[in-house]
Amino acid sequence: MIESEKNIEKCDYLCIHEDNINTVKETMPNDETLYDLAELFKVFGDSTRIKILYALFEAELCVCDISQLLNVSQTAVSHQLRILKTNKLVKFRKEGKNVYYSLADDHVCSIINQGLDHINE
Amino acid sequence: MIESEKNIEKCDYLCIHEDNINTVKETMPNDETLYDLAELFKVFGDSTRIKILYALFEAELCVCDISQLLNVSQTAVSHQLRILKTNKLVKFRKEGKNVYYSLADDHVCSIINQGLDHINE
DNA sequence: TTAATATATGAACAGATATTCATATGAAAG
DNA sequence: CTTTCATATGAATATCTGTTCATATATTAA
Repeated sequence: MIESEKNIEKCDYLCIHEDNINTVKETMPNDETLYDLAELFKVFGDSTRIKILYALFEAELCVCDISQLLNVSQTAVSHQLRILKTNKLVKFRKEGKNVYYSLADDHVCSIINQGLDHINE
Repeated sequence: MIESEKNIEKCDYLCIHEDNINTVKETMPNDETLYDLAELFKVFGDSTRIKILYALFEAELCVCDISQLLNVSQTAVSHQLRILKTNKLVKFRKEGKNVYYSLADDHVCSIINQGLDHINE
């Protein structure tokens, strides 16, 4: 028996609260859902992306607008927009040479606003 | 003049939508707030931490409980709890050798539930 | 006091990630 | 059709992050 197993076994007998654990196990979403959830929040967890999303609260913007507004290179903005697109947080429409991005739906606003509430307390 | 500056200047004259940019600039929170916001979401953006938080939806749990429940080493759980503590997402109380953790406030639930809503659409 | 146990913490390492650079694509203008 | 411009993308790099390992701390029991 390796050391780590020994520790877990000790713990089993002495400090585990079985009732609590079983209750929680029953109500927790499955691993995949929680993984996806973490992936979603990871997308919000970068200041460039948050700035892009917040910028799109007010208006539809093209890549160049965003780049200048945030003072971030066009390339970096494009890369981040791709991530936002992949995660269905923004949508876009093409018009000539420009591509206009906007928020995909209201969830984006509400998630960000919830976060702001937490910060401003 | 270096290449990148030339590009920005071209862009200034040709594709920037001044009105949109000004509107957005007025309503955007300051950089520090947006940075903090990203930091907050970064904390939610890890599956181990999300699992810990979700586990605490149902019940107060000690480190050992969490470790067994999630099948993650005690050390890893401790490290992640520290991050959650630092960001005021969990609180704790000591009782003998055990330390019991629970959610710091309702924001945590609502942020996570908002995220779940987005995923399940 | 000493041993056992629950939790915490620092250092190290491996894997992930954001930006930059160079370049490609695609649309409009000349 | 060639040039210009807006955007996209792949590769490279530097930084960040999560886990593990070893060990420290603190509490209880013997």
